[in-house]
Amino acid sequence: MTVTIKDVAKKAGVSPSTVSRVLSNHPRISKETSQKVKEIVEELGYHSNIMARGLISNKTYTLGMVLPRPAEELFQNHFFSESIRGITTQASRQGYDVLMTAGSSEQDEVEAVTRLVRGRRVDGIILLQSRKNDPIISFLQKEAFPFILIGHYGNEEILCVDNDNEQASYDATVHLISQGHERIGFVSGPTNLTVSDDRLKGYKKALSEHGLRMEPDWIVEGEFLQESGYRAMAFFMNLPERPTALVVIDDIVTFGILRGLTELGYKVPDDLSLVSFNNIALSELSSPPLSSVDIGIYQLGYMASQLLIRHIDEDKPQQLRTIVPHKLIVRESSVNLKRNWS
Amino acid sequence: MTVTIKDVAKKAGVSPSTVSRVLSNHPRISKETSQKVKEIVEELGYHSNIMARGLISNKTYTLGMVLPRPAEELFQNHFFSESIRGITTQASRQGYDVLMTAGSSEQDEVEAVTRLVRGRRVDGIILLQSRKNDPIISFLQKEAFPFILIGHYGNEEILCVDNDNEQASYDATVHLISQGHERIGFVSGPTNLTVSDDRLKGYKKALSEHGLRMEPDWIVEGEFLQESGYRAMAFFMNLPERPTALVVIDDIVTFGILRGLTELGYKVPDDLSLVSFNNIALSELSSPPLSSVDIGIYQLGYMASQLLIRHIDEDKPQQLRTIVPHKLIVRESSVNLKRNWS
DNA sequence: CCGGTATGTAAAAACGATTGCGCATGCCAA
DNA sequence: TTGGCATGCGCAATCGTTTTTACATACCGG
Repeated sequence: MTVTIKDVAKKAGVSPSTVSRVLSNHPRISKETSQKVKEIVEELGYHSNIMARGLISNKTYTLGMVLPRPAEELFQNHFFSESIRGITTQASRQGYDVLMTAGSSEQDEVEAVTRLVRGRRVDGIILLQSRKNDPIISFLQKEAFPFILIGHYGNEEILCVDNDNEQASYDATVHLISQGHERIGFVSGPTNLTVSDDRLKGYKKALSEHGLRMEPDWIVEGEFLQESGYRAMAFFMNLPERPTALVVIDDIVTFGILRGLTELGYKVPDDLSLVSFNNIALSELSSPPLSSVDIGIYQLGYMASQLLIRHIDEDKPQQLRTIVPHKLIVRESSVNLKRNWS
Repeated sequence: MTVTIKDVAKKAGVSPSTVSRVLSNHPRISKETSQKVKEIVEELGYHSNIMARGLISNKTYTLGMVLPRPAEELFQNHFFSESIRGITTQASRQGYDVLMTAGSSEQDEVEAVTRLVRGRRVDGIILLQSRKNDPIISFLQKEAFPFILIGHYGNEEILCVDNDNEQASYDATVHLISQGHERIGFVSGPTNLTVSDDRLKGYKKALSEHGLRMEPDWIVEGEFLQESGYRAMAFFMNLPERPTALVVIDDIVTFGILRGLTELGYKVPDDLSLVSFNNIALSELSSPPLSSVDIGIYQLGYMASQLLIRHIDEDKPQQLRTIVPHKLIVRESSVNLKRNWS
C-alpha cells in the first residue's frame, strides 16, 4: 500500500540501509548512488515512517500541550490563540510539530500528560498556565521530563518564560498615580494563578512607595470574564468612598466594567480611569480605547517553544528563567484630561 | 531506562504476548494472570509505547491540522481558538490527540501535509478554511487520505461540515429589510474564501426576492480586519446616495466600521444599521451591541472532529455534508427605532 | 481409555526504519 | 607482490509492540 524504504531500495537496486544512509547524508555514499536513490525517492514520493524512525531514535519531534479547560480558558481566548501561534510557528521552523490534548478535569489532565510522557509520544511539554500546586508540574519534575512553563512556579527551579508581572503592574499603577489619582483599586483574577499574585504585588508596591492608601475594600477578585468586571464595577460604584481609578487584571474584564459604567451613565476616564493587561486587538477599538499593558503573548509562546527545543536537544539549559518585556500602551481610558489641562 | 512490556512480563513471570493480551482484554486470559499483570502494570507505571504500537497497527490516534498562516488568520482569532477547542475536546473524548503544524507559505503547507500523510503521522486531517483551488485538498483527494473540511469546496464530493452561509446571509439581509431598509450594502471578505461567495449570494437573493435595488457600488471586498471595516465605512459614507444598512462578513470588520462612524459623529443604528457574522463575545459589549449571526463555531469544530474520526474508523461516511445551524442574534446595531415607533 | 475440543500461554514473525560491523574492491607505498 | 587503508555498500540486529501459530494441559463424551 504505502511506499516503504524497501520499495525504494528494490527499485534503485540497492539495500534499504543504503537508502537510509542517502537520506541522512551519510558520508560514505557515492555521488552516483546518492543521486539515483534521491531520484527514486522523489519519483515514488517516499517519506520515512515516523513511527519506525521514532521507535529507534526515541525521538518524536513533537511538543505536547494540554489545552486549558473551558472553564479556565473561556476568557483567555486571545492569550490562548496568540501563544499557540507563537509556539507552533517557532516549533515548525525547527522541525517540530505540536500535539494538543485535552482533559475534562485536573485528574484527566494528569492522565493525559502521563500518557504522553510514558508512551514517549512527545519530546517535551509546554504548560500554558502557571497554577499553584499544579500536579502536572510535580509529575514532570519527578519524571525528569523536559518541559517549560509559561509563567513561573513559586521559586522552584524550573525552565520557564514569563513576564515581569510585578513590574508590569507596578508600571500600570504608577501611571495612574502620575495622572493624579490617589484612590486606586485593583481587580484581580483567579487566586490559583500566580499571575494574579504577581500583579497584586506590583500594585501594592506602587501604592506603598508613593505613600498612598491601601484599602482592602478596593481589591476584588474575579474570573477572567466580562461578568466579573461588571460585578466589580457595581461593587466599586456603590462604595461610599470609591476609587477614581482601577488596575484590572485583563482587558476582557475591563470590557465588562466599561459596559456597566456606560449603562449607568458614568464616563471613562472622568468618573473612573482604567488600565488593564494583555492589550488585545479590541482594546484599541472600544470607546474609549483602553490603556493596556502589552505583555507580548506571541513572543511568550515563541520563546517557550524555542527554549524547550533547545533544552531537549542540548540537555542543559544555561538559564532557567526568561523574561519577555512588557510595554504600557496608554490610551484614553486612563488619560486624566482635567489634570493635563491644569 | 523506560519501562517496556518485557519488564512487565519478566516481573509477572509471563511472556510479553500475555501482557499485551491482558491490556487489550483478550478473552482467552485467565482471571488470575490478568489480575496479576494488571497489578504489575500499575506498579511499574507502564504505558505502551505509542510508536511501537503504531508501527504495527498503522494507527496513530492523532488528527492533523494546519495552522492558518498569520496573514490569513490574524483576524480570525476567535474562529481559530473556538474551533480548535471544539476539535480537541471532542477528539480527546474519543481517545484522539490533535497535531498542529504550520507552514509559512502555501508551498510549505502542502509539504507539511505531505509529511504528515506519507509519514503516517496522523490518521486524518482537519482543514479549518475552505479556500478555492486549495492544493492541499487536491493532494488529499489524490491520496485518498481521510480528511474533513470546515466549509465546503464547490460541489466536490468531500466530507465537510459547514454552515448554510447563504441562508444565514439571507436571514441577516431580510432582517434589515424588515426594519424598513431599502438601500442595503454588503462588506465581503477575501475573495478566495468560499464563505465570502456564499454570503454574498444570500444577500443578493434577499434583495432580489424583495425587489430591492442591487447597486454594484454597495458591495465592497476586504480582509477580515478592522482596517477593512474602517475603509469600507469611509467609502460608503462618501457616496452621494449611500446605503442605510450594511451586512458585514465578520464582527471584527464591523468593529472597524463602528469606530469610524463614532469618530465622524455618526450614530448606529440611526445613520447606519449593521448586522454581521460570528457573534463573538465582544459583539455584545460594544456600543451599541452588535447584531450578529451566531454560526456555532465550537460546534463546527466539534462535529468536524467527530465526523472525521467516524470516517477513519468506519470507512464509509453515510453523509458527506453536515450543516451546523446558525442563529441571528438581534441587538441594537440593527434595530430601527424610528420604524418601531411608527 | 482415547480422540476431540477448550483453554491458557509461549515462541516467533511481523511492522519500517537505523546502524554497527564486516566484506569486498581499489589504490598506494613499501 | 603484499600489507594497509580508504571507500562503498549489504547483512543482521535492534527498537517495543501486536498477532499468528503452535504447544501444552485439562476436560468431556463415547
